Amino acid sequence: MPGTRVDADAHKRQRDAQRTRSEILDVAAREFSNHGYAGARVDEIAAQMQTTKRMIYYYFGGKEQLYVEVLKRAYAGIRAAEAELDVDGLDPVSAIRRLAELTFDHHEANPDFIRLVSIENIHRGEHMAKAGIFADLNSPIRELIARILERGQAEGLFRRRVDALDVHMMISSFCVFRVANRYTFGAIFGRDLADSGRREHYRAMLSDMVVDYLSAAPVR
Amino acid sequence: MPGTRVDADAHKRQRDAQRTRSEILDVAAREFSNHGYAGARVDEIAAQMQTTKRMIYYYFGGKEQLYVEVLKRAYAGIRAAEAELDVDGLDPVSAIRRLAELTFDHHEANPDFIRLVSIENIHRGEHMAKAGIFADLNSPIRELIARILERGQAEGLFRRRVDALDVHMMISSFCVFRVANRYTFGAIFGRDLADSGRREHYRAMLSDMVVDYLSAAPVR
Amino acid sequence: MPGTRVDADAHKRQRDAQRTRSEILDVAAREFSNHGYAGARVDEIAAQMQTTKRMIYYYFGGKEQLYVEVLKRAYAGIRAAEAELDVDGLDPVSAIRRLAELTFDHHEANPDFIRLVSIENIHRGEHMAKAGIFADLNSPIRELIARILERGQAEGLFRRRVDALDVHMMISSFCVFRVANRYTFGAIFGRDLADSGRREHYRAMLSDMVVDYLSAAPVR
Amino acid sequence: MPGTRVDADAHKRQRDAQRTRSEILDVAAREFSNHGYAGARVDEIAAQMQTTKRMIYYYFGGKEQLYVEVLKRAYAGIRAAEAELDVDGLDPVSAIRRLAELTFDHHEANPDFIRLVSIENIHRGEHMAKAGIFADLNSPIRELIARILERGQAEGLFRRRVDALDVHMMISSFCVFRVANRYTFGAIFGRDLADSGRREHYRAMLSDMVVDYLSAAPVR
DNA sequence: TATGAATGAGCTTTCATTCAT
DNA sequence: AATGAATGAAAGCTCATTCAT
Repeated sequence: MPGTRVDADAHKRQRDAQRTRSEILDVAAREFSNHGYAGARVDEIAAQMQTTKRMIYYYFGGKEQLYVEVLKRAYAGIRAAEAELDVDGLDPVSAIRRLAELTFDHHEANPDFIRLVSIENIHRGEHMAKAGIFADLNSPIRELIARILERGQAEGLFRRRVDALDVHMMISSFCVFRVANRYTFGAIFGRDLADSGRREHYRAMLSDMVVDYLSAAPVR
Repeated sequence: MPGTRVDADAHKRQRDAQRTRSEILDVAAREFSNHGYAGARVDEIAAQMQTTKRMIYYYFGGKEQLYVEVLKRAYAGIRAAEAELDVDGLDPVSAIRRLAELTFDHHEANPDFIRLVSIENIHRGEHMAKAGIFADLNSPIRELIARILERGQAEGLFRRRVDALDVHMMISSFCVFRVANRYTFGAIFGRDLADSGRREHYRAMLSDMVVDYLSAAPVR
Repeated sequence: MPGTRVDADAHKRQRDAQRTRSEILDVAAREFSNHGYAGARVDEIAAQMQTTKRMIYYYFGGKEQLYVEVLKRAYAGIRAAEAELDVDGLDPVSAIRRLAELTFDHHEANPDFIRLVSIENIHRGEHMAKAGIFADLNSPIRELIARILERGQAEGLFRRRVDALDVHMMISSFCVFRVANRYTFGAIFGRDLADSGRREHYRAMLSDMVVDYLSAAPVR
Repeated sequence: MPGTRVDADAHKRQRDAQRTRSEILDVAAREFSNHGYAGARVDEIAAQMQTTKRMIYYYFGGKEQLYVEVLKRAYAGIRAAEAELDVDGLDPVSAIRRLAELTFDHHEANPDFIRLVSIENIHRGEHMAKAGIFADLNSPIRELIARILERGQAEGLFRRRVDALDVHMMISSFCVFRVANRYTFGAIFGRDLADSGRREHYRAMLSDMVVDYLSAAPVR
């Protein structure tokens, strides 16, 4: 049937286009991550593919839109990782540790994402606004942490009353710093924070840090 | 005496040159901090001064050398701040709090420095080598923390055996994240970490966090 | 009968094609008129329609051919307007006035045509040859004017012996300038020649101008 | 004296720059005039000189600013021509003829100017606004015409009461049309309005036209 | 020591057009 | 007959840098 044939072709073409788009995003993520927004070269992204530079404009419209798409996808990645987290069966302390470890592992595995976030902060988040990445005041991760904290407080394990977002910030700052600032830290103190031999040490340290803080009696 | 006259002129000229150099560094620090290395514009730096763009090349040789000098001076600043820290008269817990607060305050007061550090990490620290900012394995801050920890452990206050650099990293990660990542964090969660109304909260939280961690008994 | 069916379909298809063609020409006329030949965008023409850009190439072959067709149709329009003019029942002076007014009104109503003519003149008329718009030495309008002049001269009303084409040029220059040059004239002298409040004034002025010229005794 | 030497050099350099600027304007005027704003190529302008394209941006900032400067200079030219006109010693009729002839001659000699004006009108005068070529409500030419008309009316030569700007428009429309629309007019009617053999004819016709109009008794 | 003028190289982007069915 | 996807070529423009004194 010709109709079916045409449909099949159209479908195949669209899938190819989708894959090309996705490949461009992969390469672009690396390029932006490595050189920053201004330092990234559209030419270079094209050169690292079989497509021409022209296609980048065809698919994305321009350098900025491409960057915004890269950013969007990067955030979608961590959101997906967080969504998979299931701590309902765990006791509060283990749940917190699990959460911290997930964040730690995700950041460990995605240094490009961390770099992109740094870059976006250099630009004061101006592209996130354009990207329509709006505040998600009741984000899943926040809710998740809030539930763990409630349980922990109810069970008398977490004696310090702590805000869920502050816990998230505490975890993130540690994980982000280790990856994002490894170069300057290494240059100054001669210690590579992201060295694989130190991974378990820092992974445990993070959990301890959070649990200790939550568990401690607020003296003042 | 003519000789003296010439000397005076030469001296004055040199002082002017020194001031011009310093002014260029001020403006350049702001420009690099705001737009990243590649995004910074030599033209823009010149436009924000009374000197012409030509002078930047005259004094520094090029964009990269200028950036390196900016970086050098930024690190010299925090080193100076740390050098002023005197905690010998304080008990270990107060000493740690004082250290954490000093770092917190310095980062709060110098967001441009934080941004420069982020930028340098984006570039994998490649310019720090050129800047001659080498690893100082026995850095003053490390020694300082080590002494506090020793005293705290000796007095039985710090039950957890923690490495001095890890404490420094713990403090830095919190302080840096709050300033460096405020834009993306704010965009996603609708909370401005660097809002002045939240400063005291985070300042106290940091100290508590560190003290709790150091004080806790290492369960496992 | 299947044959009839096919014929009907073919007919319908052809009529649709004709309408699509015509729509493209409408949009293209506006686009070329507004931005000039080089400034017109094939993309923009397509965007202002339901058909895709590809159709423009399908129907017309290219940007230049499209422009040529637009030009052709524009000239066909004024030729049609002139063909409708009937001044046989009028006295020579009234006939001339009627002619002047018709030209005035047509130009007033079709600024896009005037603009297209300006554009074509910018390009030194190179597309008119391609459009097959050749000189018609005995054009209807010329003949019409010639007849009016003859009658006027015979009746002693038009004392000046004037060439028909020169009368046409005299009328056209006034009508065209008022519409075509309104922007620069307005910018310099602060008067909008095409303001509706001034229309009657200029309409009368044109007729007076022509009649005065034709009626005057050639002194030298 | 070194000081003098430096000054001389600086002066020479500046004069060279001025000449380069002026040459660019010459070439650009031709390019814009020939191809319109969008059709003009910055590359082409550069290619027609010993300077590189880069210099055009150095001197003028961009294509649009260059175009605006071209336009400014073109208008300065006709303003200068008008300023030289001296009709105080002439009787009103001769004065009007002289004025008409001056306009005629200037347009005849500067077809590029006419073309630029056409182009600017295609763009609805948007660049004149940016250029700050504002309305000169009491322009010298308007005043000049007004004075001639007053004298002519006082002497009973000009029986028709006509507005000075309308006279200017009447003259301009004729002169402009002859030059600007010669190509389309020629293509349609087979007569080259700007043919040198017809120059005197049209030059006289214009004057007659204007004088006849001013002299005629307004019947209605 | 100090500097205004100039510039090569390369950047992002646009545009009319054709490919492939 | 009809069309969505793709693209080569070139456009305007920018940037760090050097020339020439």
